[in-house]
Formats: sequence, structure tokens, C-alpha cells
Amino acid sequence: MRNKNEDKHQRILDAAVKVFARKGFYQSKVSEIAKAAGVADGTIYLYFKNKEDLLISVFEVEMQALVSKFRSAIAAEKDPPSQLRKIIAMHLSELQAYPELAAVFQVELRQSSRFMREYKKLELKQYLDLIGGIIEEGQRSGHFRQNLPVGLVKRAIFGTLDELVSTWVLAGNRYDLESLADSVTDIFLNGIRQDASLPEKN
Amino acid sequence: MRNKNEDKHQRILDAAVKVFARKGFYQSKVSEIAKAAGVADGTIYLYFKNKEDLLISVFEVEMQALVSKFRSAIAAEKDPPSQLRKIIAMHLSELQAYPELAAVFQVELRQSSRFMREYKKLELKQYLDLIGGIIEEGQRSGHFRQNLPVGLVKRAIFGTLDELVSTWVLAGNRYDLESLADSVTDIFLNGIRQDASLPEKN
Amino acid sequence: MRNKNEDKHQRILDAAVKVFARKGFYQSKVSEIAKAAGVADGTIYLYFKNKEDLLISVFEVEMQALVSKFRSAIAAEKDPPSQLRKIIAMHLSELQAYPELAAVFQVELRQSSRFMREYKKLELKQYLDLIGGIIEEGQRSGHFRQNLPVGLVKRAIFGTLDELVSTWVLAGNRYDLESLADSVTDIFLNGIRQDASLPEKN
Amino acid sequence: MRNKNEDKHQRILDAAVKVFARKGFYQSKVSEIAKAAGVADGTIYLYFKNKEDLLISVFEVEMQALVSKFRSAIAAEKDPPSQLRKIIAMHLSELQAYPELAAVFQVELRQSSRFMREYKKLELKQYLDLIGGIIEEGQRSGHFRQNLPVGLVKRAIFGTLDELVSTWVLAGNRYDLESLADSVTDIFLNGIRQDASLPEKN
DNA sequence: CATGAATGAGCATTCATTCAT
DNA sequence: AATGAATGAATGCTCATTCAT
Repeated sequence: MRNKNEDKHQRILDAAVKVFARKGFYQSKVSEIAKAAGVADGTIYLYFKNKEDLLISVFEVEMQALVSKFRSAIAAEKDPPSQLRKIIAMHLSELQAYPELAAVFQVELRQSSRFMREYKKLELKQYLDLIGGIIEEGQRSGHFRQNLPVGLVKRAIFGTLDELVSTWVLAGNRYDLESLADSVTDIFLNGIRQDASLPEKN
Repeated sequence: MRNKNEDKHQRILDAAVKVFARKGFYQSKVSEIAKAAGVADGTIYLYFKNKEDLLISVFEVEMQALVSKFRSAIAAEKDPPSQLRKIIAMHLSELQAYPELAAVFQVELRQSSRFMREYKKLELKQYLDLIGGIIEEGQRSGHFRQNLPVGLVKRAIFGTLDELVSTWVLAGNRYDLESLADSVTDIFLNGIRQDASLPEKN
Repeated sequence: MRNKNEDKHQRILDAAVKVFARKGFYQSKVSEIAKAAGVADGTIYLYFKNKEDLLISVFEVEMQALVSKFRSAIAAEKDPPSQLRKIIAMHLSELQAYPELAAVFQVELRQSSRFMREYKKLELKQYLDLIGGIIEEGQRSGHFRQNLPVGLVKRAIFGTLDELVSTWVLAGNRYDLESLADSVTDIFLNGIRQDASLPEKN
Repeated sequence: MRNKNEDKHQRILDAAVKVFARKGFYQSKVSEIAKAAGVADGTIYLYFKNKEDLLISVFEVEMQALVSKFRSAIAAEKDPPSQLRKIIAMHLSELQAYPELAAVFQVELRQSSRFMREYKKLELKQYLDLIGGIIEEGQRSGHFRQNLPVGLVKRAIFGTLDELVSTWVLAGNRYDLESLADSVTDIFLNGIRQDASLPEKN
């Protein structure tokens, strides 16, 4: 019983990722997800409150898995610059490895109501905080400049990665995403490192 | 007649921006836009093919205005770093000045079908090319390093700005967006300038 | 415009009476009512808030028409006994003349939620008050005994008529309802008239 | 086994009375009845063919109990007037004592399909025949007038009681029902007794 | 050009019933 | 017998779009 239920729950989540990625939230039909999961329409409502709850669940489950993966990975890195290099590389490689999830993250999650947008922020916050933690630590250790607001830096990095993945998703996954990691790292490590002279203000 | 029509056309566009910004594309009702514009439902279909076309038009019209404003502004700047500083500042100040448009750009335009997503790219391309042009010129003039792909740099800058505006929109416009411009400029000018030593590879 | 709208509104009401009478509220499909009215499903929602509102409207409109017809009829009668005879006769003849409405009144209106039941009482109250007024006047004029509570007498008369109509409806309208009027009047006029000796209490 | 089954059968019936009374037939969920009875949803289908059958069974079982109780009670009364007085008093006191059953009888049983309505008549017939028997006997014994059709008189009495109970149920059982018995008896004994002079025809 | 009443396709969700365990 | 997870048919209502006026 235990396994069968978990299996069905997971199958519905997997199907939802696929369908949401392909069609978007509003254009996805519950019956289509049910069909893709190999269950009856009504069965979905045994596991999820409604269609929106299903989308939120997809996000929650997948995001948590990603974040915890990232967390262990950066724990193995010796200093903030290496950690930043690592998280940039993983962001790109993980989403490249799971393009359907990427599509949901990049495009579909931006479709829902105000409530959901706020909900999304909650989940995303963990990830942004992970990046933010690296920046803070780097400022403390003297690797990164302290005149830059952490909140801005973490969003700059996230925004950059997000845009690169979005472009890649919308381009139909036609090129290698992972190989952009070095240049991104290059820009940001230079952009925020301690000994950078401030750019001249005109 | 001419003026009256243009007026009506514009009133519908303005109403659409407001409504889309508040509710999102799928939750916006055509009748609501009509009401906000002070026209009958059917009148909208005299000026726009359908609801999606209305969204695309909003984007087209507003984006073109924005891009041409940016274009003249950077033409007045003396060198690529100043131009970059200028465009970053304007992106933030313009969208801060017109938060409803910002909401549509940041959040709602990501809601449509595959066709629309691709369409959006076309419009957005002009803006990205504007940034790209500055980067290219800077690489030619020796201000910016040449080892960084222009396509990536322009997306990094756009992604960063986009994320900052999104956060600001979702936070309910509760803080000063424009004042982030200096830090963003700081990061990128340092991140891409010629004499930056490459960050050590582990 | 005026006429067309009223016409459509009325056609929907008429169709609703027919369909509700035949199938009952819960078994009646909105699409079926629409079809019977010769309009599209959605059109019904231009005139009525929802299915329940349609049922309430049927009751309201028809009941009001009935009550005002009754009111003028009894105004023409000279004394309370004649008025009672008249209202009993009309109740049976009117519902006999309009069997579908009778079916809705007798059977279908008892199907709805608690809210509706209470709503029904409001409408029905007017009719019960009409009977009650006759009884009160008769007690005052000395035609009817004063030891009987008006509230009970009016319900006894209404309950009797209601049951007779229900039986007739459920029997498929197979006999003459109107001809029962004399016996009913006989029972009640004897039952409540002034000079009736009280029945012996055991 | 025997007892356990009967117990379960009875528990389901009791639960059904409660739930039907509170929500009405269409608004009552089988799962809710199952829960109230402390059995699984599927178990109900071991004892009853379907939801409608469950409602019919409630009626059958409870009605038969009532009728047989009434039958013995009137057997102990000496003459038709006393019997009529007795049955009127019991009708009111029994349903007052069991308000949930009253709710089902008065309100919910009128909700079902044509088939059920006819079925109800069958069950009800026994009760009406009980009243009818008293009237017939009274006409034979000279207590009651013979110019009144038995079928009408029994329905008048039943309709009156039914309406009084309905009103009491819809009023939330807020007053004493039983105490209405004397007035009802008064009306009908006077209304149908032998020596009543016919009311003058206009 | 403008209107807005009318249309009807489309869909999330419920719940009586089944059946493998 | 008993369970309760699974089923999937069934339907009220919405709303983009049309078109007669």
C-alpha cells in the first residue's frame, strides 16, 4: 500500500512536470496530466487539492531536492569563490540535465495568481539564501568586496543564471548550457572581488 | 476621425497594460479591459485580432518606445562604460516610473503560449541588441575584455536587471529601484573590464 | 430590444417551469432548460445568477401572479365564508389549469437547500396571510369561532389543499381537481363556524 | 454474525436518517453516511443497492414501525371520534419525539425521482388507509357524515398534520407541536360530524 | 465605426459505485 | 464480510469571440 501510493503520487508529479512544461499552467488540462500519469482524472484529487496545488507541489518537491543537492555540493568546496563557481556550474548543469523541470521553473511558474507568486518566492528564497550565504561569507573572509549589498549580488547572480536558462529553454535546448559556467563565474568573481578598483564615476 | 481612432486604439492599449498588470494575462477578462478603456467589448476586436494580439501589441508598442528612448540616451554618452552605466540606470528608473508596465513586462509576458514566447524574443531582441552593441563596441575600443561572449554578457546584464525589477514588482514597489543602479554598474564594469585579471581556476 | 429581452427572460422562465416540473431541480440540466427555451446555455446566465436563482425566480414570479389573482377575487366576495369558499375553489382550479406549475410548487420546491426552504417560506407567507386574513375577519364578524388559533386554521386549510393537489399531480392529473372544492369548503366551514358545539372531550 | 449484521444494517439506517434530515437527499454524500455509521463507504453497498434504495429503506422501515404503533393505539379506542382524536395526537407527538425522522418525512422524501414518488405513495398508503378506515367506520356508525368522500377526508386530515409538522420542522422545532392536537381534532370532528348542518351555499 | 447581447465550446471538480485485497 | 482507493461519467458555469443592428 505504502509503495503503491507513493508511486502514484510520484507518477502524478512527474506527469505534471512534463505537461506543465510543454503547455504551461493554464493550457494544461487536468485530464491530460491524469492520462500522462496513467490514472483517472479523479485520482489526482485524492493526492492534490486542486490543479494549483499540484503546480505548487511540483515546485516544492523539485526545488527542495535541488536545493539540498546544491547545499551538499558547496559544503565540499574550500572557499567562497570556489563555492560560487560550483553553484553556478551546478545550476546550469542540473537544469540542462532536466530540461522539462527547467521549463516549468523558468516559464510556467510565473503564470499563477498573486498568491502563488508569493508562494513561489518562499520556495525560491531558500535557493537565493544559499547564494546569499556564500556572498556574505566571502565578504567576511575578505574575498569579496563589502560595499556591495548581498541582496543585490545574489539576485544579480540568480537573475543571470535564470535568464541564461530561459533563453536556452526557449531556444529549444539547442546548445550546451553548462559550458557557459566559466564565463559567468569569470564575470561575477571579477565583479565582486575585494581588490577590484571601483569603476570611475564620470 | 483619424485622431479619434488613434485615441481609442491608445486607450485600449493603456487599459490593457493596467489590467494585465493587475491580474495577469489569463485572469484578465476582455470585457474588463473594454470597460477600463471605456469602449464596448466588440470594439476591441476592431483594433486587435484577439486577446493575445492585444498583449503582443502592448509589448510591441511600449518596448519600441522604451528602446528608442534608450537609444537616444546612450548616443549622448561618450564611451561604452558610460553608455552601460546609462542604460542600467535608465532601465531601472524607467520601469520604476511606470510600474504597471514593469509588471506586464516582468510577470505577465511569460504567461503565453509557445508562439508568444518566441514572438516576445523578437521584440526583446532589439533591446538585447542595444546592450550587445555597447559590449561589442567596448571590446573593440579596449574597454572590455574580449574573452567574454557578447551574447552571454548582454543576457547577464539583462537578466540581472530583469530579476531586480521582478523582485521589486513582486515586493509591491516598496523601495527605491533606481538607487540600485550604481551597484549593478559597479559589478558589471568590474566584471568585464579589460585589465581584470582572470579569477584563479582551482 | 425591450420586448426581445423580456421575451427571452420569459421564455427561460417558462422553459424552467416545464423542465423543473418534469425532472425535479437536481435532475434538471441547465442545458436542457436552455434548449427548451431556444437559447444558448450561456444566455441563461445573462438573465439569472445561477440555477438556483432560476428556481427561486420561477417561484417568485408565478407565486406573485397567483396571489394577486386570488386577492382580487376574494375582494369581490361579500363575507368571510364566501371568501373562503372562493379561495378554496380558485386554489384547486388555478393549479388544475396549470399543472406544470403545480408540479413545481408541490414537489420541486421542496428540494433545495435550507436557505431556499426559508426563502420559499417568505413567498408562501403572502398566500398563507391571505387565508389568515379571511379567518381573522371571520372571527371578528362572528362567522368563525374564536377559540381556534388563526395560524393553525390557515395551515390546516393550506395543508389540505396542498395535499390534494400533490396527490393529483402524482396521480398524473387523471381526475377533476376542481370538483373537490365543495367538500373541502364543507368540512372547513363546518369545522370552524361559530355555532359549532365543541366535540365532546373523552 | 446475525446480530452484528443487523446491527450494522441498523446503524446505517440510523445514520442515513440523520444525514438525510440535515442535508437533504441530493446534498447528502454516501461517504458521509458511511462515516456517521462507522462503516466503510463500500459496506453500504453490501446492505443497500444504492443511495436511493437507502432512502426508500429508511422510509419503509420507519413508516412501518409508526403505522403499527398507531394501529395498536387506535385499536384501544372505543369509537371513531376517539380514534381520530388519538391518531391526530399521536401523529404530532411521535414526530415531535423524533424530529430527524420528521425532517426526512416532511422534506427530503419529496426530492427523488418519479419512481420514488410513486414508491412513497405505496408506503404512505398504509397510513392513509388507517385514517380512511376510521372515517369509513365513523360513517357507518353514524358518527360522521356520509356525503363526504372518504378519500378526500383522509387526505385533508393527513395534509393538515403534514403541513403542521413541516412548519414545525422548518421553524427549527421551536414550539410544542403536540399541543396543537386539540384544535386540529376540534376542526375535523366538527367539520365531518353527522349532525353538522351543511354550510349555506351562496 | 461601434455596440453588447448572444453564443457555445471548453474544463475543473465531485461523488456514487466498483472491486482487488 | 469489510474495506477504501480508484474510477470516470457527468455538469454548472465562464468568457473569448461574433454579428445583427
